[in-house]
This record gives sequence, C-alpha cells and structure tokens, in this order.
Amino acid sequence: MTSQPSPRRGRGRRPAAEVREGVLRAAAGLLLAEGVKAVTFDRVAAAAGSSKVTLYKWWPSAGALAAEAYFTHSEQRLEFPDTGDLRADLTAQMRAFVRLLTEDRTGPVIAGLIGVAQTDPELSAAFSRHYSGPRRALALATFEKARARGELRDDLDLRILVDQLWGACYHRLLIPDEPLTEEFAVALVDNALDGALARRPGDPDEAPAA
Amino acid sequence: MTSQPSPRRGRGRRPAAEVREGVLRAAAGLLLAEGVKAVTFDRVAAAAGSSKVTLYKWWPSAGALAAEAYFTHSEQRLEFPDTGDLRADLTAQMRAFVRLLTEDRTGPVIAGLIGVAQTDPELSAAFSRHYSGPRRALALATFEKARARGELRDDLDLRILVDQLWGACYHRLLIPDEPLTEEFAVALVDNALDGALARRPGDPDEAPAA
Amino acid sequence: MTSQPSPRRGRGRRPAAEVREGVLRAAAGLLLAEGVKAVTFDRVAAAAGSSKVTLYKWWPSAGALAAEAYFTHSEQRLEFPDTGDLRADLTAQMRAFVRLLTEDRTGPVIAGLIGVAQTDPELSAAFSRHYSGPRRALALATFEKARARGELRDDLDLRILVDQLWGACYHRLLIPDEPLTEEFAVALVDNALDGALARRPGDPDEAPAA
Amino acid sequence: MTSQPSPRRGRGRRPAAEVREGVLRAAAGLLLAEGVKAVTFDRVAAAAGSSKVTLYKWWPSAGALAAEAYFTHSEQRLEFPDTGDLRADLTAQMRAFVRLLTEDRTGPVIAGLIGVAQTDPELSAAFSRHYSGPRRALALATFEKARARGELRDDLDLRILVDQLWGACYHRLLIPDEPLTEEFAVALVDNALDGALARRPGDPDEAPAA
DNA sequence: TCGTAAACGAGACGGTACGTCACGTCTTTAG
DNA sequence: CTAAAGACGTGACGTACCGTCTCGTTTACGA
Repeated sequence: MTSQPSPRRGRGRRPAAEVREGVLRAAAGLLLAEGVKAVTFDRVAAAAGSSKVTLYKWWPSAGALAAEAYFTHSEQRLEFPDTGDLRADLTAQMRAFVRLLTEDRTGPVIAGLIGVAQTDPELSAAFSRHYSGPRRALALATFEKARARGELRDDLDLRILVDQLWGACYHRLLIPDEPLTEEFAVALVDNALDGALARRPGDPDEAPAA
Repeated sequence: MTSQPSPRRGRGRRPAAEVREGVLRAAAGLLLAEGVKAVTFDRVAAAAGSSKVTLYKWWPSAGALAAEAYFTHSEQRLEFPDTGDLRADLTAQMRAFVRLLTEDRTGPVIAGLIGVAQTDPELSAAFSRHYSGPRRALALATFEKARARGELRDDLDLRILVDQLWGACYHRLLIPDEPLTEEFAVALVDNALDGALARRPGDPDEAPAA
Repeated sequence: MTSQPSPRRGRGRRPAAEVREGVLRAAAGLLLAEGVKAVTFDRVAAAAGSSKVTLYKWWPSAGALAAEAYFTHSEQRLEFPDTGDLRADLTAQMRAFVRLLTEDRTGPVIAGLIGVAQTDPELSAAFSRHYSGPRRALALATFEKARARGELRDDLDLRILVDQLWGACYHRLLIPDEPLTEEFAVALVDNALDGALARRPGDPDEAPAA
Repeated sequence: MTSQPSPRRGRGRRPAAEVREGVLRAAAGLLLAEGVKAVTFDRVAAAAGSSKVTLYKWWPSAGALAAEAYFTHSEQRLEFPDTGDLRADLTAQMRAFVRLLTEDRTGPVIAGLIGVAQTDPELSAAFSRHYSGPRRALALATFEKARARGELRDDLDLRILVDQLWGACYHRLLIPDEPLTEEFAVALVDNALDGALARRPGDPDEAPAA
C-alpha cells in the first residue's frame, strides 16, 4: 500500500484518479493522526508526493479536502434500523451515534470539521452535502414512516425533531459542559418522544396548546 | 524624520488595566468587523498599540482573547422571564436566543468562537466558563422551579432538556441545513414540552416506557 | 454550451508555418508590451493559442523565442551610409543607433535581451547570430573601405574600434550612470577618431607610441 | 566557516549584524558557486538558516542581495596607478580590469549581475552606487589629473573616454562576438589615446572638427 | 481510398520560487 | 526593572512558471 509497485516515471502528468487517491489517503492519514489543523495544503502535498497546485485545482480549501478525505476513508454506515418500534429504533440509532462521536479519533475529527466549517464555507457546503444532509434525510424518512404508522403526531414538524435529537448530541460534543454518554442518548430519546410536561391525572388527551 | 511630534506614549510601563482595556477594545473591534479569524495576536497588538508579549502574558491563545473581548463588550442579558407559565417563558427565551443568533454580527461571531474552540482548549474553557455555563445553569434553575410547581415531570433529566432546546438552535446555527427562525423556536418548545408521540384517545396517562 | 458555433478548427494538426507565425506574433506582442520577463512559454502559448509542447519543440528557451520574435517583427535597417566621409557617416550611424536605443520600447527590449542572454546561452547565440554579428560585420566592412581610402590608420585593429563605439553606447544603455544622448554619440565619434591626447605645437606628426 | 561555533539558541531574535553577515556569506557562496540565478530568497534563506521575511525586510530583491553579497565578499581594489604617465597607467588599469572580467568566477558573476540589473531596478541602483559609480569617478579623477598635466585635450569630454574604454570591455564581456584579452586592452588604450584617423605628413595639429 | 502516424491544442503533473501573514520566542531600547 | 517595539525562525498561504507527460483530435501521408 505504501510501496509504489509501478516504476514511477518523471514529472509529467499522472492519471487524475491515481493522484486524487494518493492525496485523499495522505489527507486522511494526517486528519486521523493529528487532527484537522494538520490538514494543510503544504503538508498533504508533501505527504502525498503531489504538487500544491494540484490540490488547489481540485479542492477549494484545506477544510474541504479534509472533509472529503474523511468521508472517503470512513465506512459510511447510513443504515437506520426499522423494526416498526420507533422508540427502540431511535434509541439504537442515537446510541450508535453517541458511540461514534465518543470514539477516540472520530469525535475530535467531526468536531474539528464542524469547527473549521464555521469559517470555511466550502467545507460547510461539503459537510452538508456529504454528511449531515444525507443523515438528516434518512432520519426524516424514518420519522415519516413512523408517522404513517401512527406513532407520531400528525401536526409535528419532523425536521425539528431531528434537531432536537442530533442537535442535542452535537451540543454535548461541541460545547462539552456535560458528558456525552449512551445513557444520555437513551434518556434523550425518551424526552423527545414523551415530552417534558407532567401529565396530571384526569387529563386524558393533552393536546399541545398550539 | 527622527522626531515624532505626536504625544508619543513611549515604551515604558503602562498601567495594566489601561493596557487590558485597550487590547480588549481592539480585539472586539476586529472580532465584530472581520470575524474570529481576524483576531490574531499580531493584528490585535498592532491595533491596540501594545506589545505581543503583553498579550501572550495575559491570554493563552488568540481565541481566548477573542472570547473575552466578546463577553466584555457585549451586553450580557442573562435575564430569564419567570411568569409561572413555563411554556410562555421558554418560548420567549428561545425566541430571544434565536434572534440573537440570527443577528448580523452576533451569529457568525458565536459560531466562529465555537468553531475555533474545537481546536483551542483555552477558548473552549473560556466559553464554558463565561458563556455557556452560566446560561445552562440559569436554564436549569428555571426548570427546577417549574418542576417544583408541578409543570415538569419528576423523573426528567433537566440537563437533557437544555441540550434538546439550546442544542437544537446551535445545530441549525452550526450546521445550517435548515433555517434558524423564530417559528422554529416556538415549535421547538412545543415539541420538547409535549413530546412527539401521538396520543391515542382513551390513553389517559401515557407514562414513559421507562 | 457544448456546441461551439464558431468554425472551430479543433485541436488537430495545423501547418507548421501558421503556428510559428502566430507564436512569434504573440511573443513580439508580449515583448513590446511588457518586456522580456513577460515572454514565458506559458504566457506565449496562452496568447498564441498554441501548446507549450510546440514551443519547446521549436525554441530552446523563452529568451531565444523572445529574440527571434523581436528580430522578426522589427524592421531590420542594416544600411550604413557611405558617402566617403567617414566622420560624417559614422556620426550619422551612431546618432541613429542612439536614437534606436532611446526609443521608448526598443531600448528596454534590447537591454532586456542582452540581460537575459547573460544566463541564457541560447539567447546569447541567437543574439550574436541575428543581431550583433551582422552589425559588427557591416561596421567592419565600412571601416575597411575607409582604411582603403586612407582615412584610417593602417595598423589599427578595426574590431576594437567597433567595441569603442558601439560598446560605449551599450555601456550607457546597460549601466546607466550617464545619459545616452545624440550629443554623446557625436562627441564619441570625434573622440574615437581624433584620440584623447593633447597635441603639442611643433609636434608635426605624432605617431602612436606603439 | 560552515561550522556554527555559537550554541544556536531558539527562534527568537538574533543580533541584526550576525544575521546580515550570515545571509551575505550564504548569498556569496551561492553566487560564486552557481551564478546569479541561484541567488533566490528561498535558497539563501535555507542556506543561511534565516527567514525569508528577514531577507525581504533588508533587501528589495534577490538581485540586490546578490550584488551586496558580491561587493562585500570581494576584495574591492579600487587603486588606480598614477605614475604621471597616462598611457602606462591606463594600460595597466585596463589589463587588470580585463584580467578581472576573464577570471573564472568573477566574469560570469559581473555579467550576470548586469544582466539581472536590466530587469531589476534595485539591483541596477545598487550596482551603480557600489560598483560602477565609484569606478567611474576614480577614472574621471585620474583623467582630470592627466589633463591638468597637459596630457589630454582640454576640450575633451572625459566621461565619454570612460565609456570608450570600460564600455568596450563590457561590450566584449556581455556580447561575446570577439574575445576579451589583455592584448585587446592594450590596443584599446592606444586606440583611445591616439585616435583612429590616419595622420598625413604635413598635418601638424589636426583639431577635432568641433 | 483509406487507415495510420505525426503533430497539434489542451492542460494536469511534480517542482521551485515568489511575496505575505501569523505564530511564539527573543533582543534591544526607552521610560 | 519592566514594558513596548519589533526582528527573528518557522511554516502555511495562494500564484506563476518551469519542463514533462497524457489525452483526444485532426491533418497529411503512405499503403
């Protein structure tokens, strides 16, 4: 993998795919080993044996390169369990998400990417397109199926439910005032499904005040 | 040429408070005008007419300096309405928070600070201590009063409620896949209080599955 | 978008002469407009709509290309007046040369070419072959005719006379400590013909010491 | 010379003189070893263990740095023999000049500096100030003394005589159509002093045509 | 006449150098 | 004695040009 099996020729053009592959591999290595700050055009170019100009030609910013490297070199497990029991499915999903975010390398990487995205519009766009967007869409689809089954209220804005659940996890990741644990994930799902209000006896069907 | 006719302040020692004040003012100016990325030790020192060494002496990182500058030079409205009606109070609070985050200058600044904090532990600590910590504590206290009034369930982890509400807003600020509006804030509060589950007729008191 | 309505000749082979012509024209344009430094293979190729490989195939260096472009696209006035009066002819010639060197565009171009030639042997050779060599030969021929008429000393090394005259002009062009004017040209010819030594009265025929 | 005797400390500021000295030494090494083209800010900074910013702060261009390095690290023999016999003194001086220009390293260096000066005004100025200017002034002074002694014509423009002599040498250096030898130097002086015109018997005092 | 080889345009590639900005460390100098 | 001033080494930025090389296209020649 690190050995170059082909007899490396001179300085001329190489197949684009080969170069991209090498660059992304190098960027992913730096990203996982030293974090987002280490993913600079200079260092990636040096590590990949590529030219800086090549990187500038294909990625609009170092952050965007880091993002693509991460998305490419991380298994993209997008599956969402769908057993027909929303609470169980959601709990499993959020626990898995928390596990991902608290992994030694993944957590800081995701946090770092989101961090850099605040001042790097290109990275922000890449993150939405390749990461948060698809995940949000998948969650929405699951919620819609649950609503069709009658598990969720009809008047609910499902998109907000996404923010309540995933946003809460990101909150604890990015602003770590409280720990991010699987217990948190479980309780979070219950909170979101059941609501925070106390239900008084003799209150048969407490519709939202709207 | 060699004479500077202006009332040159010279290079000797100046009162610490005077220096700190000037530095923070300069940093705040840069922060609001050009964003977090512009708050570098070099530029702040130049703008404040101070020495870089002085800055290094008092702030552990440029991010920490930016944070302190922001906290110092922004009105810190920590008041939380408490009329006895939790839904109304909370809605007002979240609407105000969303308004703050969508202000032209404040939103990007907050986002930028959180962004930099992901790779700047000093800034992260400062942000928790001076900003997110107090706000979380205030919210918790309000929730506890509401629970004492019987408005909230006894078995609720109130801290998670904070993540659900504020985290959802931060989510839309930091990962802008969906717009951050006051309507969102209103619906968010309802979601959190009432829960997402559909309530079937004849289901008098739907306790959480626990 | 994908259709090019213009009679696009495509990218295939074109007649060599046509390509060379276009390249030289583009190079001359860059040379006169922005100086020798602007004549790079990259910019000429872009301006001429040619491929860099084509340029590399025909010119050994950017300097050589610039030289050929200049020689091709500048009127080559090689005429040397020959009225039988050497002083008058030479004065006219040197005045014309100074005028050429002090023209807005020509002077810097010639100076730039000589400058680049110091580190570009290909350009140096091209300059000698196409420019300085013919001019030196022409001057020599004129001097030889004058010597045959008895105007110049028999023991004179005529080649050195060329260096004295043209070299002095190039000196003021390339190392501009003193201005390059037509008055200079006139006095220069007198100096060269009459010598610098004072002639004492009663010194009827001061032969050179040699 | 290449060993660093002092225990090199961290990254902080070093005495300016020490830095300048090291930079000039490194630049001179590159200049003599590989020519003017090798004197780039990047390579000098690397060779001297200095920062590029430092070089940019003190030298306006790589050429100016090369020039200063050359002037500093080459013995500056400005003496001009003055025995009272102008022809002898001048011959000695021009032979020495030609020897200098034909030395293995000095000739190409001087030629290269003049070459780069054509597109580097800073270098051009430095060259005039530190090199050609003083030499021209010294030659002028010598000529004036000779004229005071009656050796040179009163109506002579001595500055032009300088161009005739030194310019001829530079001509053969920069546009090498003819060889640059000591014989050339000797004959050049005779040419310049005695003039090129044939003197007919009975032509006692051939005044310049004025 | 019809492939086919040559030459073309386009432009990406690995490099080197450019000139700038910020970092964190250090010396110098003035109050 | 201390603070301001600011130069230092480091390293990243984004760009220009170098000379090499791949690619697809088109012309012109030879079979």
